[in-house]
Amino acid sequence: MITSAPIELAVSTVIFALRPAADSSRRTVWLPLVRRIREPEQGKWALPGGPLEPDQELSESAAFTLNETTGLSPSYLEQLFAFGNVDRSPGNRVVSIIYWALVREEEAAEAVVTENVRWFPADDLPELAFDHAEIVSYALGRLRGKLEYSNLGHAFLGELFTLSTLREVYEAVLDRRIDPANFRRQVETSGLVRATDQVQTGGRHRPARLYRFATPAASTAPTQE
Amino acid sequence: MITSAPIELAVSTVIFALRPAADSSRRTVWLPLVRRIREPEQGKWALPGGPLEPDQELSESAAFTLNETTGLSPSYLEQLFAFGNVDRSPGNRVVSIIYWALVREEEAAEAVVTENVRWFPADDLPELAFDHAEIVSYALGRLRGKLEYSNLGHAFLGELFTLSTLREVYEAVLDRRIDPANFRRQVETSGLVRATDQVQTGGRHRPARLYRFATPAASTAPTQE
DNA sequence: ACAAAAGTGTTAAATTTACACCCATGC
DNA sequence: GCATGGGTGTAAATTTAACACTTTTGT
Repeated sequence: MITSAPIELAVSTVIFALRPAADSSRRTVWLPLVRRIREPEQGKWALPGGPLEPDQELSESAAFTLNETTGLSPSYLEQLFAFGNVDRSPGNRVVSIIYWALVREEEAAEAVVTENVRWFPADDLPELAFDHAEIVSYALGRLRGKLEYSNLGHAFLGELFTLSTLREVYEAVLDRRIDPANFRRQVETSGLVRATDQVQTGGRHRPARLYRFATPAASTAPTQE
Repeated sequence: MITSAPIELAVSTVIFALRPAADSSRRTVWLPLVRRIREPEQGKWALPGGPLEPDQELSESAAFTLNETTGLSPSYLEQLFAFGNVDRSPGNRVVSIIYWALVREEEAAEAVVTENVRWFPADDLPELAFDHAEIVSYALGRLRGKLEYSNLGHAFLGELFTLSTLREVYEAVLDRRIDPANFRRQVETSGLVRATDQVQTGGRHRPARLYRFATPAASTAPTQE
């Protein structure tokens, strides 16, 4: 048997943010991609990532690439899956450990758009390199699934938020309308959020009470599940 | 910066089977462990596994080790998580991709018990090497979680089975009693199983109708979720 | 006053849970 | 006959879902 090249180990990240849809109606799920500047698959769009350094934690590697790509820190970061099919990349054998992350939109992000980094709506992606389309699809499923039984919404929101805002997050991610009255009751019953004594004025309507999450944040590792 | 040893990539598997409890009352979850015969952690029990070969699929590697350890083929095999903390193994950096598997008990298995391979009840494990205790705990959680929304029970049963047998699988995995009448209705409503026109006689009671799963089996990859 | 979103109330439908009770077989 | 698990019936409790209605602000 011939000694072959060692297996390469890479870490890539699916980064989600909420942004106004193209028709600026309401917010939808977007993600940043980088254009490949070398073979294989040169010119195609791909998930941001890179090789794992020997002294770097897996999640560190994911967070590093994320910051490099978007200038942001993840407000949520979790491992998704290890993709390692022998034929997934022409040439060397590459095993990619994929993370998925959520970031708060705020403002800054816009600046980082360059020739080779661009944000796309999750439901309207270009052709992707390697098996990255499959990966994104899987990550979206995980995002939707996890939203329903965790305080994942936290990652898209600030410290304080109204129940309307929280509902908009759910509607964006799940891509369907939710009854405001029932949503309110479900969230209140769940114990995930706590009402504050503050309200948000400024709309041409009754001020909305502000809430905060009862628990600090969601996790990154299998430890707490 | 000094060039350091390449990161090692290993695949290990948490293998679950149902076996009669020590007091032979009813079935519970068991798993096989191998004793480490070299440093580090020599003498401790660990999950079966080994390094990934360059031309070997991840799931192949897992299935191979599984067969080597138990003489069985997995009836279910799915990737669990990639554990890769820098300090999880003294010495080299090792990233382990962990699979979890279910096997049907049947008979054969007994033979494979050797000095360095032994089955343990999942709720009464010895001290494990590395972070394997955490891994097993996570795998158990996944097994329980997944049982409720998939035809995972298939993996523990043969082609035909009675609803009582299926219920015993659920009771063993979830470790709680389930009302037979309600279980029957839930399973029938779910569409996961289909009644056959055969019954199983032999008990000192009314014969039980035999069922089969409506869908062939559960998956291995993220593709279908 | 009016529009609009915040927030409450009410009811029907669907699902879950508990448990009584009949059925068909082996002994 | 009788014990045993197979299988059906029934009703209360809980959860989900749909939607009418009241409240409070900005203009």
